[in-house]
Amino acid sequence: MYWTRTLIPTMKETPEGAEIPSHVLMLRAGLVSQVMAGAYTYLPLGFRALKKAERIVREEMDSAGAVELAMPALSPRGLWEQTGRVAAFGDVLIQLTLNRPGRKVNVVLNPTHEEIITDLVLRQINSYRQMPITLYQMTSKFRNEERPRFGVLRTSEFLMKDAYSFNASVESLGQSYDAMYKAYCRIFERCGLNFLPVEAESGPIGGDASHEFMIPAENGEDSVLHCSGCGYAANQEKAEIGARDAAASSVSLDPVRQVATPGVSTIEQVSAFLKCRPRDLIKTLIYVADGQPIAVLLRGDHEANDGKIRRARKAEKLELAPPEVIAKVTGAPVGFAGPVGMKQKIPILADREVRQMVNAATGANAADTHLTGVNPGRDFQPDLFADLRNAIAGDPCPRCSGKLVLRHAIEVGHVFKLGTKYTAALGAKFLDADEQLKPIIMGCYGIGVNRIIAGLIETSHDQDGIIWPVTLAPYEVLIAPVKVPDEASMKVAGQLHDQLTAAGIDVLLDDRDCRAGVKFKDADLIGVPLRVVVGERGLKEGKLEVKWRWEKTAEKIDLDGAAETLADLIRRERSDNARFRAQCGK
RNA sequence: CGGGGCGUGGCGCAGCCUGGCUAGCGCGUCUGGUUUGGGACCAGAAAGUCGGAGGUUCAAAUCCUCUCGCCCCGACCA
Repeated sequence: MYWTRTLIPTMKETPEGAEIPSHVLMLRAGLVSQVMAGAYTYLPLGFRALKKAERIVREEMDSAGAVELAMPALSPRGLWEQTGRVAAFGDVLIQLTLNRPGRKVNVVLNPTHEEIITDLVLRQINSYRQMPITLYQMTSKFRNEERPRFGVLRTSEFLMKDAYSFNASVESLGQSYDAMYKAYCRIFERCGLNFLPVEAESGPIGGDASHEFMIPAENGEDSVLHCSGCGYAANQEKAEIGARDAAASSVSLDPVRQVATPGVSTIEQVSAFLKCRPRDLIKTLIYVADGQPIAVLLRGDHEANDGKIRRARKAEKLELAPPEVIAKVTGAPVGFAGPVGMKQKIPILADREVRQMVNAATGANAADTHLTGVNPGRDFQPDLFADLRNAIAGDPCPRCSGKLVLRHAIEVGHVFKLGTKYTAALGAKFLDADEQLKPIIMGCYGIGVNRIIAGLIETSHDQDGIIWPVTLAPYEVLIAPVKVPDEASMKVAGQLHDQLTAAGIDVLLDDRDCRAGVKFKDADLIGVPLRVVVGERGLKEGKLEVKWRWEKTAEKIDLDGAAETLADLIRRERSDNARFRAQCGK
């Protein structure tokens, strides 16, 4: 491709509104153009990169035995009502009403395709002999994100590879799951991404039933906890916390005192008022678990983890109690609950760390009043001590003696053992070898293809621009003739372009008649991995100047056989990104 | 939904507080010339509903009201 024949609108200045590196660079390098909040046009360069990622995903899915199909963006709303997901998605689900002659049809723009594929499978699969099978597609998904942001990282429409496995047994599901997990690792490796698989909140199957594939990045929206000692990694929701030794306290216990705290109810207000740290307070949250109110105690600076509380209580449904329930249970308005002297006797669950608190402050179960000098064991006795909070940086690793480190990350993939949630709701059953009718067991596996691109840029760039690995680069080789009006240079550049193209290499020839500096700046900005300079100096000696984007200096290669030399370099790099990984610390 | 910021040729911005000639500047674009290995220089040119609507005023980019849109933080996130 010749530069002047395509559309590569590079920009010197950062467009207003773009803040994170991937967004800034995708705009400046002319990869995308914004249409509205959460919707982007992929310009030729961005489109090519996206296609490269798509191709890698497709190749690895195919070789893992998955079979590609394509489902529509529209589906009938009724399908989503059957699984209860119209309510579950809420405003995120984009609903449309179509006018047909004499009637209206309610449809949704699919945010994912579990319902649609299950509806297909219930009609097409009815025997254990047809399974296992994994079906996948790469199509646009639509979600009305409340707040699209960070360029293409969170948009209302995005390209997702979604795969669904259908299995006759839990063991078979495990095998399908493992195959996808391994395929995902290969995909992200081939993309040159520095990725981290982390344990995620698991569904009905339990165990290690869900993993997210994360790209550690400063600007990532997700938080993961990682132990460098043993490699344990989990997202913040899921992360377990290692048990801490109960350090014997030598502090003498104060008597309980009542303190008037008029209008002071939040942790910040109370700690400021009592001149103590938030961690010296016992936070008392009232939940309703399966219809029964319970109290949950946490150290003031910790955050409750609803999943952990639900599991500790073995509850199906858990939500924070409404104010009227709190008033009834504690005898005080919201903000003054405490474990001592509650009006009603309800189960008390305490985070393990509450056990070690000494002379803590809590609400007094009376308006505008707190207690100080409260000690667990002496003043109240929880029914259960358990890990009930979100892990934070510095918490003990649950697997070894190390400590957890908090890292921000971009989620690019998610594998999940769904079980029978959708097949049961939609009635997708099969006849097993024992002649029993059973619900099909399902797994789902997603990759955000746009996020592969944005995530790569977010973690692979320098001051001058993007640094692509050959495997994702929109063009693998950039030929830059220093002087376009010089016939000899252009002839060499043109021939090289044609030979490389014929050899199956993606080449871009910068035929703009501008100064070399402009070309070099743009070459760095768009990040093409291998740059070939055709200049009068080199041509005199029969040489071309070649430079990898991530190297500081250029090398010279012979003009004779240059196309073969370059094609060979690219082919080798395509197979393993070896040079890219060596230079970019991956 | 709460808080904050912004909207002026294709891009980045100044002007607004304190209303007043023909709305400026840099980049980019076009023409001509001189240049030519890390974002050249000279001369000239085209290109603007000052986001939109209403209002105040002799006069509005500027003041007031409403509205649309974009960005950031928070809440939310199958």
